[in-house]
This record gives sequence, structure tokens and C-alpha cells, in this order.
Amino acid sequence: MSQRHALLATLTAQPMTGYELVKYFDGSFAYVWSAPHSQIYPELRRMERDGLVGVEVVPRGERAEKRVYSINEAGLAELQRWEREPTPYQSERDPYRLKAAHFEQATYEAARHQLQEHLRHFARALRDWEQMLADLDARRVSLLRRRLEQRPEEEHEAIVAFRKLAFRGEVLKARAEIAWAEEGLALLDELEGKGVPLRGER
Amino acid sequence: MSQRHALLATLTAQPMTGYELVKYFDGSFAYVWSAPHSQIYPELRRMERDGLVGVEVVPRGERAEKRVYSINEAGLAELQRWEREPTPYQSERDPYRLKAAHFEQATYEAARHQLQEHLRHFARALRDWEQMLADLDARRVSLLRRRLEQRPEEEHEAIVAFRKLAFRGEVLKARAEIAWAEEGLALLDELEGKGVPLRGER
DNA sequence: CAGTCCATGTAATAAGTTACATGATTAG
DNA sequence: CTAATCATGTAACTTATTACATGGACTG
Repeated sequence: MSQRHALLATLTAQPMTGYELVKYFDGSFAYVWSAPHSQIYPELRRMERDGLVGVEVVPRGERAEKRVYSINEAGLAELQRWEREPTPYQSERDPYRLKAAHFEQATYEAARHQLQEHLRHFARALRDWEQMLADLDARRVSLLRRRLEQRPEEEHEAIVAFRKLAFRGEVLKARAEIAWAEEGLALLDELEGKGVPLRGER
Repeated sequence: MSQRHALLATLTAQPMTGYELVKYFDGSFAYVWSAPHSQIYPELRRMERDGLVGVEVVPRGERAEKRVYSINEAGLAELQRWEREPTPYQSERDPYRLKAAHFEQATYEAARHQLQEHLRHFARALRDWEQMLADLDARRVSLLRRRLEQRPEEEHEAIVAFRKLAFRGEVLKARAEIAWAEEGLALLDELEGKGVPLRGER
């Protein structure tokens, strides 16, 4: 049920429309938490029903409207309850690692392509996150500025530091995945160079 | 639809019962891919229906029976198709990072506890994987031995190397997560030492 | 006035979790 | 004889994905 908490946490910065939340969870934050609009809109309605968010219907242009959601006290309490309670560690499902464990069923070309995509994906993530860390330091992130404006000065350091901590985790993870993909590509070169056959080549 | 491919890939080592597969995906491999029995048994039935696996009903004891599944040619073809086709990179959902990004809504105690659990979880994963790498090198893994017995000698090097590659990825990831949790714990000590207040402490 | 963005939904299907349910076999 | 392990399911519920669907507002 973290979907709900992801939305509540984002709404602590400022009131937002579903559309703005959709963009947020489809932007660079999607490396941490992503959600399609088909999950966001219904969840906002459910949270409204459950009294965790308030809604203001604002006209836009002549004929259209938009629904601006804001977190209320019950929503904040629920977010804090979730933040304080431990999140257990359980199941993982990593299709890339699963696939690599059985690369002998692929071809050298296919295996290489997959690892190159891995590299590309995490290299991009790394660039995005390092940029984000720099932007956070320079207070260039508008959502962060909004968040800080609402809180007393003495809390600012922690708010920025925790945001950076999360992104720092993504940086470390991306570097590990890049190193792994490089090891994998080197292995493929070595095996193919030696002429080691793969079952999947047939 | 990787569930199916995880099962097919495991069955390339040897014919197995659903129960044996359940244990496998609940053991140390669960850090890569986990599945509960409520997903495994029905999926095996579906794969049987779809002609990807064969089944032999073997008596066990006086009254009981067990169903031993083996991958067939169509199943192998499907596994190889999946191995050769690229797996796209999309959405991530990391509740631990999401939580850390908003630790200001928690308490120092709760945040510290979560990161200590993170450390413990990945330290255990690291131990398990390093042990597994050593066992693979020494050919101490029975499933691996079964897998190798069935394949010509010249393929052995690749089979072992890919298995190790996957586990090596888990080792790198575990180390990155451990380093992250340690950074986080140091940050919490620093902030609390300075007396920086958290909204969630109220 | 055309294309892009803003904005919000629903429906069908697929996948995943948790609980309920049962019974034989084997080792000590 | 009892506990652990072997063995296999189903049901109810929750989540997630993908596709279908619509229409106003703004920019050039």
C-alpha cells in the first residue's frame, strides 16, 4: 500500500492536481517510484473518500475544471504512521538478473544487447540523479522550494538531506549496476573469444 | 510473464516437482526471484496445458503421489525466445528509498531502525551470495551438477560463468545497499547530534 | 487551425498476496 | 506417536498493466 503513501508524501510539498502527480511519477522520480495515471486518479478518489486529502475544484479556461488535491491532518497522520512503522524485507523479482543467470539459452548477440541496454539505462539514471543532487544543493528544484517555504528554518537541513539521501542511494545502485553490466560484457567477450558455445546459439 | 520463464529455466537442470520448485524460489535464490506456492502450482498446470512441460505422476509411499514436471522442446523454445528478446527497462518501485526520501515524517528512532534492517537484510544477502559463489566454484551445488551432466563439456564454462555473473550482480548490489544504509545512519547521527528537529517527532 | 499539452477518467486483463484447506510420509 | 517435512491445491482479495476514451486550452 505504498502507492497511497507516495502520493501523500508528494502532496506535503504543495496542493497538486492528479495530472501534476502523474507527471511527477513519470519523470526522473520514476527510478524510485513510478505509477501510471490509471492508478493515480482512482487512488486520489479513494483517498478523498477516506478523508486523507481535500479537494478544490478550480476552473481552467472557460469551460474546463481541474481538481486540486491537498493533504489534510488525517493524511499527514497516515503518512507519518507509515514512515514510523518498519517496512519488512521480503520478495525480490529482478528479471534482468534472472535472465543473465541463464544466458546460455540466449545468443551472444542477445546477451550483449541486454547488458548494453542495462548499461545505458543505469548510465542515464546516474546522470539524472547526479544532476538532481546538484539541483537540490542549489535549491533549484521548485517542489523542494515549496516544501521548505512551508516548514520552519530549522527543519530545512533535514528535509534536504533526506531527499539527497534517497537519490544518493540511486546513485550507488546505478554505479553497481553499471559495473555489473561491464563485467558481464567483458565475460561475453572472453567466452566468445575462446569459442565457448551457447545452447541458445543453435 | 517472467514467472513462467523462471520456472522453465529452473526445469532445464532436471525434472522437478512443484514442491521442489517452491523450495527453490523460497531459498537463497529468492533474492533474485521469489514466488509463493500459490503462484507456482497453477502456473505449472497452465504450462502443462500450453504444452511447455511434460508431467509424470509418480507414486510416493503407499497412498500418495507426486507430479514431476520436465521441460519439453516447446518449453525450451519458449525459454530461448524469452532469453533472446530484450527485456525493456521501465518502472521501479522501491519502498525503502521512497520512505528515506521523506524521513522527516518519521522519528530518528524509526528511521534508524529502518536503515539498520536494511543493513541486516543486505549483509545477510551478501553472506549468502558469497557462499553461493564459492559453492559454484567448487561445484558443490547439486542443481548445477545436474545441469552440467546433461550438457556437453564445452558448454560447462559458460553455464557456470553466467550463474556466477547473476550472483555477482547481487553481491555488487548488496554492497551498494550496505554502503547506503551506513551513509544514512551516519547522517541521522549527525542531524540528531546537531539537534535538527523532524516534523515526525511531534 | 493544427499540434501539443492539460486534464481525467474507465474497463479488461494480468499478476501477486494472503489465507484457507488438506492429507501422506518419514525420522526420531 | 508426534513433529517436521513432503506435497498440492483453491479462494478471496489487492495491485498493476494496457488499452480504450474523451475533450478543453494554449501556442505558433
